Amino acid sequence: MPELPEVETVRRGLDQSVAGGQLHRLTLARPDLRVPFTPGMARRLEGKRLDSVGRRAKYLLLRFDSGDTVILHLGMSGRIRVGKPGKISQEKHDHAVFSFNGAEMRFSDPRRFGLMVLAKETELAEHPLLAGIGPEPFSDAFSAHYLSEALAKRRGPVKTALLDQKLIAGVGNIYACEALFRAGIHPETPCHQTTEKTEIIIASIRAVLGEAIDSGGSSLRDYVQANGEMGYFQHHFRVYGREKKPCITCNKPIHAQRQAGRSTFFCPVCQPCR
DNA sequence: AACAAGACCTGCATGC
DNA sequence: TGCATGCAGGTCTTGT
Repeated sequence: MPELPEVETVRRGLDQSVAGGQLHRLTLARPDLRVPFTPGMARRLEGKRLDSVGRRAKYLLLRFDSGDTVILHLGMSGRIRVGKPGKISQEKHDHAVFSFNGAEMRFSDPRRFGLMVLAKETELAEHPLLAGIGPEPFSDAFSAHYLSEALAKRRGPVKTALLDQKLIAGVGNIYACEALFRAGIHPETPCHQTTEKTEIIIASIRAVLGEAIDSGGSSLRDYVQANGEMGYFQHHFRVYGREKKPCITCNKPIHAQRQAGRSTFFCPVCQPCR
């Protein structure tokens, strides 16, 4: 479900609504997410203040004043809702309820691809979930030089590479398709043939992610912002989910195909091979 | 090392 | 109406 823009939107919502508050209770409805989160871990956090909410790739980082950090991933179907205690509807797949004074935050995830784990702030950088992740797309480290070197080593299709979190953090299926459309690059182009185009690839990724964040993310099935509002970037998709619909640039039909088990959408005219 | 495919789950839309 | 099928924002593991 959520890619970088959705996670970042949720992060901003949480940083405004619950950060700074003291966690007085953490209730676990069912611990069997991808990784178990134990009652002992919950007790360790109770009474602590949530200092800030950060993000790395698609992971939310809930930093507590005790030096503990909850690493939270929304998986495909995860949602976080915040509201006044008792005012948020309970849902079947609510896995964790964070109770603050005056605010309650519920983490639900029907498919349970998401996770919550506890880590020491000082060990975050080396944490197995985070250690191998590539540069954030808006960081200086995500440079034309870096990307050229990385793409030159690969033979596989460029679209699949953009989904690799080791190469770049936070891009998922929707925004990989959208970025390549903006760059005018066919998704099957072998990586090593795109090394001259890294400037436009980077600019396209930043543009689409930035616009999506400004729109509060994309709401398809599950995703809503922490305050319950919908994102609306889905109305700005140029290729994703638009199979057989006219390309907004050339009017020819958008194609769909599978790449590495994921749906890819592109315009064969505006995104020629190479 | 890079890559593809399968596995992990539930819910929903579609078609018979 | 019911049932089977396929698909969905992700990532981890396995095998080539």
